[in-house]
Amino acid sequence: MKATIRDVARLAGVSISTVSRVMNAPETVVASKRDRVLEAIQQLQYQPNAFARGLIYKKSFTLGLLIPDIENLYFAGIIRGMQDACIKLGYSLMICNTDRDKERLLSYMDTFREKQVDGIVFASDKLHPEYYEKLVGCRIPFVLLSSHSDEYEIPSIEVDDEVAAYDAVKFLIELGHREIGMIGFGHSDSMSGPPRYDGFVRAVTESGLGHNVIRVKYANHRFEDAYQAAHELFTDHPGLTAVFCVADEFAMGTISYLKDRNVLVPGQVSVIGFDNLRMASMFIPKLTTIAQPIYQLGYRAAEKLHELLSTGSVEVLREKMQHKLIVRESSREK
Amino acid sequence: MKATIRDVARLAGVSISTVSRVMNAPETVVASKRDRVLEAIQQLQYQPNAFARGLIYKKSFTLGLLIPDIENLYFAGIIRGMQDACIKLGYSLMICNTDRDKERLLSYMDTFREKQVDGIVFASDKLHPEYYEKLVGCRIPFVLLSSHSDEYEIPSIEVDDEVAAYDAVKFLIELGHREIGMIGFGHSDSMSGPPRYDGFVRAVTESGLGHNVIRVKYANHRFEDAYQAAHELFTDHPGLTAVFCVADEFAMGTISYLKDRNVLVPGQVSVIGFDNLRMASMFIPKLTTIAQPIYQLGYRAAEKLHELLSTGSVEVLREKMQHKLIVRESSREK
DNA sequence: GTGAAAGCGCTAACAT
DNA sequence: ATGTTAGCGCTTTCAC
Repeated sequence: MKATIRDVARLAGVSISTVSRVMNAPETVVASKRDRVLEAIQQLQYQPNAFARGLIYKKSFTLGLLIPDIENLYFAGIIRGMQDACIKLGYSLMICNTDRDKERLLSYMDTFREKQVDGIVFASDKLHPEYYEKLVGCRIPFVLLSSHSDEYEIPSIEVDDEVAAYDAVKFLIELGHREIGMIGFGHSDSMSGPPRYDGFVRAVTESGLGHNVIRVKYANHRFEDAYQAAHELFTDHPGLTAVFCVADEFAMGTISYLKDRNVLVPGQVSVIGFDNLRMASMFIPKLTTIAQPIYQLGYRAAEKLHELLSTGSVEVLREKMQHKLIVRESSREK
Repeated sequence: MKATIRDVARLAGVSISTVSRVMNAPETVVASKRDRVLEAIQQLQYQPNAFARGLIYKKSFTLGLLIPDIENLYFAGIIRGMQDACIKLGYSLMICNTDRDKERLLSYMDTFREKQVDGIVFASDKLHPEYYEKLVGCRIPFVLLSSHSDEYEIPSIEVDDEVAAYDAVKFLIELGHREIGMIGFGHSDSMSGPPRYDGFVRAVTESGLGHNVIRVKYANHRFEDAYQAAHELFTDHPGLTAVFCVADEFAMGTISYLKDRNVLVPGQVSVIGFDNLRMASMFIPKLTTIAQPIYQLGYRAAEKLHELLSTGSVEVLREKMQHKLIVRESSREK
């Protein structure tokens, strides 16, 4: 059996409260006993039982993370950031990948409740009222990551999607492109879909290129879909010289399609992505893209959640982080 | 406060033991009371406290997963498989990304112990004696994934790296290539490094192409390293017409390097990868590769761990899964 | 079939 | 400064 506090107490010849004290308030116990206890702990390889502690503290020192797609590099970066913050703040992390499945998401929330996670980071997905109800029903504090809520007062952290998209398209325009398409997220399930589209529209109309507003196709998060969307886009609008993709995956899918059609990127068509995934600089051609501070987003989300948990509220409710244009090889002057 | 079993009992007008019974052995309580209890549970949104349960069962119904690099798509696939198996088997999953940091790995093991995970899947890293000692010291059962141990009797599951590498190189040879290089994993920290090198050597010598045996450079898991390794490889051996990369990331890094040098793939040089990551079919050119059953590997690992946990042993200790050659665009006849 | 009570490992309030 | 004890929420004997 694993050693318990009682075993340690016995071996050190003290009471269990003394053992407990050396763990939680070492300065309140005399050095001689403290050392004996420490010695016993060492010897027995004793580690307190998180169940027993949790029962008392009513805290698990564990944070939950809900992501829609673990195979998307974007979330890998989020995880790394959040994990580092968790280590710093003394939390464990429970990562749940919903695969964009509603039932699974709901069931993970149950798990979180049962395991008594202290708080949840809800990433990227749209916070449907049903999710919201459940979350508040569970009374687990949560923050939104790469998402936000207009209806409810929920702490969130993300990039300014509208401005970021605007910057991307503006860049294309400044390169001299006038026939610009876009491959976006469908608006129904995505929080960043609409603002990125808005940014596209603003940039394009502002420059008198409003005819591009309808040159938009939607894809479903993965490059295979983007490949298909690119096919539709170029079938409907063969004259495009540039396309704004709302995700690097989409950019890769689009370029892949173009390549299969023997269209040169950036020779004939410029493509700009979004995210700046690790793969963006490995792809051929290397992707011009709008970088999100992915790692920092994850890190900040954990910090923000911690703030919410420890103070009961949050200094800035809807927080934005900076994006940045990164010019590589997939774009060129018209 | 969250509802407890006592609240449910009170509302249903029964004792707490009855409530407990409807949850764990419903057939032992009469229908009328059972319904009242169920009703109360519903109404209070009651969910048992995992801490209290854990204290009694001495089980957390949670599995731990240790991976070296969450930003490697390989592990994303592993996670998906393992997660699905966990759902089927009734476990939660605690994923810890070590970033190949020894201290971090050790500290995660402590966390696992404290949180009383029932078992651990240790993925891909070499099981150093120090890790082994710690794991057995913690008395937490574990299985090795994409790894194995020769010294210890530890359940493991992986692909046959030697044969897989052999098949890859053999394919290159059958394509007519005679000047073949390799970009491998350094042998010190990797379990699959040596056998994949052995497979390369066997294929090459068997066909009288033993002079290639020294045409090998090593890289450190990421494509940036492979890019550099490719540079060294082609600097030392400019006549190469094919290269075997022990990871798709390496293949991408190699192709990226070649592209920067205006060397055509597969026109001038054929490249074969290993893993068949999701990105392999998105890259340009699409990667010819040795596919690992990544998802199934993760799934099987969880099943195997479950087997170990529930029966105390495992039917086949060192298990192998099938790999498969997938021919796409990065290879061509010489 | 059902309830009372002990106890899982720990912390904290209370005694000493 | 240290020990004794109640109790966190649950399961599981043991009576009835």
